[in-house]
Amino acid sequence: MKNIIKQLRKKSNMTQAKLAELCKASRQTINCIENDKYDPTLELAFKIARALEKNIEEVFIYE
Amino acid sequence: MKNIIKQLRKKSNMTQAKLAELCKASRQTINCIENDKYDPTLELAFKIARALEKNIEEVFIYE
DNA sequence: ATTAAATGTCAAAAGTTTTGGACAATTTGA
DNA sequence: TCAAATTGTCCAAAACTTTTGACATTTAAT
Repeated sequence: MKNIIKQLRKKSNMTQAKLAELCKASRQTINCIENDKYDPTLELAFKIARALEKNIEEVFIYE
Repeated sequence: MKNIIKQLRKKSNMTQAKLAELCKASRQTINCIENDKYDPTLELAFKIARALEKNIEEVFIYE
């Protein structure tokens, strides 16, 4: 699973900490997901997508 | 988190077992997700959506 | 009414994600 | 160049998802 969180986040001038705050997740979690350490739960994927004003499939790429 | 797996699955004339097989998941997992016992991981959500020929956001409704 | 298929459910174990705290490394900009 | 901000990383514990196997209940069809 790939994602373009980092790109979208920078486009929005947002730090990992800020994105984490918006998602009510920890900064470490955002960092791990951004760096493909593991995949988020569906709920967190929704929160991230919403914070970045995108659909899930615009943020996360499966296959 | 809501989902319309059951409706889509029936529309496709698919049993839980068949959907599970397509997703390479267990029947119980599909059953639990259908009945809102817990939310899937993002990866499984993708597999379910693909098996039902939908986007994730057409299958799962967040808020 | 009987059967088979499909669905619902339980419990225990294994696997995965998320967290907090802490600190190192890198980037940014004054 | 220095300090501050940001990012990367480690650990261990908590929380959550998934699996297997088993059995009960419901549904559908004959």
